[in-house]
Amino acid sequence: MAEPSHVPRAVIQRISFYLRQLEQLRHEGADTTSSAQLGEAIGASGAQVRKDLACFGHFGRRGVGYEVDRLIRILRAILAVDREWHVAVVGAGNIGRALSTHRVFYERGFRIVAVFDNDARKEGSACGSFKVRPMWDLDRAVRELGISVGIIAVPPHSAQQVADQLVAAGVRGLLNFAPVRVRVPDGFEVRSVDFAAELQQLAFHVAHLHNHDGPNE
Amino acid sequence: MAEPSHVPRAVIQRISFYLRQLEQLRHEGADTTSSAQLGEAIGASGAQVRKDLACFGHFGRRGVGYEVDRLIRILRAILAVDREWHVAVVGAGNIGRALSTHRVFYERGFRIVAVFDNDARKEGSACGSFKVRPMWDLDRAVRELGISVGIIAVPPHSAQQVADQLVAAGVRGLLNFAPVRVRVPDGFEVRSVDFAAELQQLAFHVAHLHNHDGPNE
DNA sequence: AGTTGTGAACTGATTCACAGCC
DNA sequence: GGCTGTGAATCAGTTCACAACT
Repeated sequence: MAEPSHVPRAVIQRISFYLRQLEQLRHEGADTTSSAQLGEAIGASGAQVRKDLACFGHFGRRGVGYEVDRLIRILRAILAVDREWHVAVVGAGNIGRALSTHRVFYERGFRIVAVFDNDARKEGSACGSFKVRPMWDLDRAVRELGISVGIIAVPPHSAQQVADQLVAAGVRGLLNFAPVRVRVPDGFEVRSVDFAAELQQLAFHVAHLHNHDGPNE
Repeated sequence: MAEPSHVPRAVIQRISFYLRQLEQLRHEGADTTSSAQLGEAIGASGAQVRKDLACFGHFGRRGVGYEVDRLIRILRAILAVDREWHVAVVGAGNIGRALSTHRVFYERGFRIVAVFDNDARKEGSACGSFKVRPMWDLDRAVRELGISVGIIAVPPHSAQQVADQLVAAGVRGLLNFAPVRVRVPDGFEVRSVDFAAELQQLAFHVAHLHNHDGPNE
């Protein structure tokens, strides 16, 4: 697999969408596809698709297009989702619980193998098919279960602390659902999902942009 | 309020983060702040902050900085979160339920006023403080409750259909949690949050990027 | 002295256009 | 004829550097 010397973030995001679309196409029985078709499905141009793929190699046949199965295998390898990732969820509140039982993760190769919470009342209670573990068990669990990704689903004021604990335990990638910026040392990676920020951005666009037919403004 | 003739999406995203940080600063008792401080907190440069704000007007005082309270009011007006938005959640599964009871929305001016599901078994059951409503009640509820934002928390295969129903009912902005691209007509707005895609992108970065101290690669 | 506001320079990403191959 | 792969051109977004102001 060609080394990703430097690949823009936006490319990786789209690669992930291409993969989703390819799986859909395979489900529909397609053997082959084109950059134009693939782009159309995710809202990008054919040229964009080809440029994105060109970051990693030459996967198509001129005049023909891309073989769906092969491209799926290739993109899975690029995204490193051709293996199982063991994931810990920290925070057994509403979001933590919802994520713990979320099928989509399982289908894409992410196995949630442990749920943690430092609220003693929740400890030992069921969360999906798991018993909630106390935070002091984190280090051992990460080691023994081979956890390399952590999901932060705790209130904002303890998110950074939880991130620090995960990093200390050796978890390399964090997905943060708390509405704060979480910092991690070099060699670790965080991505954040901020529901409220998404809604605020939506509010802006709805309020200001393209007032299609309303009589006002 | 200066009209946002054309404002990049990235600017809006950051404005939303600035607002969050300003509220934190106010909570800590700060009266005034600087572009450098604000930028540092969200991982951007001072120049970036000033350029972003300059899209909308002149809000600072040279040599002094920005008045926290005033800037909060201004940014709230820009993002259009200086009013109450009435929100419907469609899908009373794990995610729908978690979102319906999510405090952060309430704190930021988004009021979830109805939860829908077309599964008859769920109809009438409690979801937070709401009774789940059947989908055929959507039009009336949107009208009577003044709903202008919809959250799609249904399985991927019915997401587009739900989006169409929401649009038909007059809901202008959609926040989609299903892992598919949802299309809406001009004059409507969708944003998508895709957990699995986030994890895939995380996997890529963890697997390929900066291997900080491991002996391999 | 300190900090904003902003044109100019730069960097990076997207689109264009077409040669190369099937 | 059709579609990929890619250099060149365009476009957008970010950083720089400094004048303007308190």
